[in-house]
Amino acid sequence: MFTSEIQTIEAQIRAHCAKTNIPLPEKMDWRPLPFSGESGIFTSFFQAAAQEARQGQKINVPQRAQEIAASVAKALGTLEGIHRVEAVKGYLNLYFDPSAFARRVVDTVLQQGEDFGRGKPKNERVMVEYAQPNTHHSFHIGHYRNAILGEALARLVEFAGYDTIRASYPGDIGLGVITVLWMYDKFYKGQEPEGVHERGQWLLKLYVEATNLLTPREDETPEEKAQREAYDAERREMYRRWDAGDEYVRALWLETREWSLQELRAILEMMDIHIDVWFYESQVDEPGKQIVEELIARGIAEDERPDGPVIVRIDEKLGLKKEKYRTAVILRSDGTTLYLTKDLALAKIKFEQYGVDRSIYVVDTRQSLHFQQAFKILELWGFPQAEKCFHLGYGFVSLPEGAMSARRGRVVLFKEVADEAVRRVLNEIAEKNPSMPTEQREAVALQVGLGALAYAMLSVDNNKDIVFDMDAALSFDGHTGPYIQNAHVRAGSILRKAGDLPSQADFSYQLSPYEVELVDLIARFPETVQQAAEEYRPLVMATYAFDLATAFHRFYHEVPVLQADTGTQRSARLRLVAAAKQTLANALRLLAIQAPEQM
RNA sequence: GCCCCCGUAGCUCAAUGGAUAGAGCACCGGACUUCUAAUCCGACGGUUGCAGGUUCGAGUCCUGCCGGGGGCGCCA
Repeated sequence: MFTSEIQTIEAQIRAHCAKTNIPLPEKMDWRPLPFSGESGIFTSFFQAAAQEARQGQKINVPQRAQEIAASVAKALGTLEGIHRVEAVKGYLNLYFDPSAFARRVVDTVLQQGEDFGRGKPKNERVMVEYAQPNTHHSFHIGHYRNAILGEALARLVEFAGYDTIRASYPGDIGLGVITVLWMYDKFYKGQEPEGVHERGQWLLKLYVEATNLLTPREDETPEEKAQREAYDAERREMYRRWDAGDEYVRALWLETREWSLQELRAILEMMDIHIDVWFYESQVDEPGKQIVEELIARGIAEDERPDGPVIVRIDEKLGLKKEKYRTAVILRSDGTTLYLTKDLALAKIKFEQYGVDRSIYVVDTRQSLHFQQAFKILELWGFPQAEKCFHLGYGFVSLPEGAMSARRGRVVLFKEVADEAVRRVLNEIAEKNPSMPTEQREAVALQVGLGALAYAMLSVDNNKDIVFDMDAALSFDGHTGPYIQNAHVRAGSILRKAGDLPSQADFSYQLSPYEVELVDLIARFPETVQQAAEEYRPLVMATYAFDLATAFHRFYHEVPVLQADTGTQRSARLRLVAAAKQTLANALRLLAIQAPEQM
């Protein structure tokens, strides 16, 4: 928040060092003071001292760093807005004047409101692709991690200043889809249940049942084997008819697909996710085939048909000795497309039709080789944007009893968890806040329940696997979403009781360490937005939100606001509470978590 | 065989190469006539898997090893 002042100070330091022949590095590194109860910034002079040592002077680096820090501190003298300057152990510490800093921070937040923390426009278009569940299945907790991670990332990148497009890419075709279609047509036509979620989940049941019918068993009798093979032939025939554009199959496919998409849209709506562009695998099927022809014609791909598939020998094309990208199959020997075929076609659309500069794929880490191959082929194909394609891999979600498996029926559906979350929060409200009007409870329960779930997913770094545990994910105590939401509620409660918010206030009194800490954290919000966006890590924002909530809870407990000793303190603290509430709300919003007024 | 990820407190996880490695949970002890206790305060808890190396400084970077997970020509 002090960039212009820091530049001035840095210029003074450079002038001093130039005069005294101290070799400063190109970039000076300023960071927040690591001491709690103080706000300010520091830098160090170890690099300068080490540089002198490298130039041949015989010196002790830490000792020399301290000498430089001390000389710089002396040369700086007194500075505007800086309360104290000290040199210790090679570090130069600048302490902000707490009152002036508090006023400045609070005024900025209240003036900017929900835009507080928004980065300057970066003039770069980013597409975030996430929410790619298969249709004809149901949305499970693994899909949820993907969706919440992608949405939080999109919000962060957008707020940081990038022109952002949210893309969803449902897998609406493939053998799995056809399997459900076959099952439905043969055994269950017209028997689908009412209700968007019920019908979506019902399709999953068909898939499981069909898989059982179609999977070879060791102890099967000849009759069973014959039956299974007959079923499989029917299924493959159906795929062929789909591929040929058969009217009946296509109509059946569109109808059942819509059931899945309705459920998906309902869930995304619950999560407050609004997709800008919907891509479907089926839509890039044909374009993918054309691309394969082009790659063959240009000598990038090799056609081994009819005895083999169409492949790209990536390592060989790149002249690599060791196997790294290996050989990718881009078209089946029967001429049908693969995942990779479609991703190539989709990338082309993203670049050419949507003008995407940077393309982020939020897909679990098991597919990292697939994306490395896809990006390399795009590069060989001649797309410079390939360099700015980024696979954001994340650890997959499993259950305590092992990996989720739809065919074994071992899945935890998002809707089940969401319903359970609401039930638990309703119980909590009944216990903790019995005066809340009944008609308000359901909405709050959804906000808080989903907040707990979202935070459980986002407070773990991308590359870590998650073993989904219902009790842990829906916990309301400690390092959780509701803890942060509760800080927001408490702030709101004070402000409601206070009535009008003073239009300005002066912090010219002895601030408590709790107030200093709170102001300090609020001030760090904008840089946290940038860091989280640049690193593609919602975790950074999740950790920040928790730290801010902790600072607020402590402040709330230790510092009287409505009962403050003086009118000046009361006004100042009210504005501080309002600033904290705003910042909490902004941080939660970036995590796609609601900030309730009461809970 | 090759590639990727992980290993930090009993458990789940943090920590842009910087000052004393931090939280939550669990366990133990405190704080509600108060701005709502979904909170706060305290105590307990560490050879950062092992061994070298780079650096003024390594949980973080490099090499090797051990342990766990994932991936590797027609699934997505």
